[in-house]
Amino acid sequence: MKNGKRAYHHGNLAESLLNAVDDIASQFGLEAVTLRACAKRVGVAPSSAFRHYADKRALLTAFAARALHQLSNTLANARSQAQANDSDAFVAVCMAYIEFALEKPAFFRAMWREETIYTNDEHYVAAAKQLTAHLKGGFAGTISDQDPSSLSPQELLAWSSVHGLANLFVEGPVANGQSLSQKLQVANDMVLAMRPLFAPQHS
Amino acid sequence: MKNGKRAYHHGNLAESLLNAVDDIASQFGLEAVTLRACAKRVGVAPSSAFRHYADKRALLTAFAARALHQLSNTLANARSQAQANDSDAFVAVCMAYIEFALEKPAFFRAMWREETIYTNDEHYVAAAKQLTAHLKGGFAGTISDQDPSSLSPQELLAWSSVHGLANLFVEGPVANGQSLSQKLQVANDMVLAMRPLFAPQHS
DNA sequence: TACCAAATGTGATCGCTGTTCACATACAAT
DNA sequence: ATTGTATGTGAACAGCGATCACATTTGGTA
Repeated sequence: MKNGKRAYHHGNLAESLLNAVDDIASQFGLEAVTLRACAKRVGVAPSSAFRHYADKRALLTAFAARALHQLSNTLANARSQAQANDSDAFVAVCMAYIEFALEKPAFFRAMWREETIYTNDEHYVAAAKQLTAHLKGGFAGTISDQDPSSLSPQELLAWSSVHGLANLFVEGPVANGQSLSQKLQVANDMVLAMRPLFAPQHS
Repeated sequence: MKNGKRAYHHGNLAESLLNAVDDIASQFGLEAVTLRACAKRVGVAPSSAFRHYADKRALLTAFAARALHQLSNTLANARSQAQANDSDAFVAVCMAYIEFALEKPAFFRAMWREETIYTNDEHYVAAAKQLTAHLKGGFAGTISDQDPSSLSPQELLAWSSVHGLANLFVEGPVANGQSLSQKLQVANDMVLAMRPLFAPQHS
């Protein structure tokens, strides 16, 4: 793309803008994500963004959907790897959820911002459904599950607790000055504390 | 204040601005909270706000601290009332946490916004410490606790799960279209699911 | 090949935002 | 009464999201 760079038409602006959001959010935080900054980073005029997204919120919605997919994939990989290793897949999925939030806090924040996202956007809804389906199915299939079409209280407890701890880490006062490995230790202890509530995986 | 309204000096602008944040956030959401809107609501020039708060973030920080105190008080009341009624205080405190988030979503959001708050502000830190201390002490003293100076894995599990469910309700896709009472039922089921993990209250 | 319609990018401009600063006014202590 | 300090004002600034008429490129069709 360096030599073949077109003077006028970018070619793939919609996705490039998403990448710009990604970069800026990772480096400077979500509040630093500005339409103008994204456009500048891509090398395009600010107004160009509106050819591909109705407004800033639509761009952030697309970014959130992308982040949700990443999280879904992360969880799926964690399960596969744990099952291949014969280790506790439930714990692995829980930890993967929390690790994702710690490693990509801006993504994690962006995913769950009702007020800066069009929560009815079809792609966003689809991404949220994909994640929910993962968790409905016995926490990614790591625990026994009678009804994969609904969230059982246990499944919801598992989701809520990892989601809540992730939030407390990222936004809140828990383990604030501590290192990543300390936080992971804290998380592991919490997950093990609830482990007895869940039947072993049915594989 | 109508007749005695002073032409120039407001008298208690700092707190009035906090009330304005409160009103606007409750009515129109946190994103609608604007310095200019707050000033207009109080009947004062926009620049006046800067005599009392260094910047917008400082104002939001003060508001967050206030909201944290409200939550602490809500939890304390729930415990007292449950203990007076001889009902399960642990469950009552858990439910009070979630109810607070459902009834005042803008407050709940404002409390935990690392990026729009000065998390090192002394009042904010004090408020967060107060809440944490509540929960460290055996979840407001509703469950047995060996070491009130640290969060045990169980205590953290309880906090994380109610915090996480509150977030999933307020920001996320869980029980989205459902009524308040349905959500409370879902919450209650989740809390009961983890109840067996906790020793009875020591009173 | 020549042409034209649709898609994509631009620059100027708008209203709103947070913030600053010189200035105006009120209060409190002497 | 005077004076110093606290508090409120109005005009200004740059940066933001957004709009719109216009410029350029692309891709299909004749």
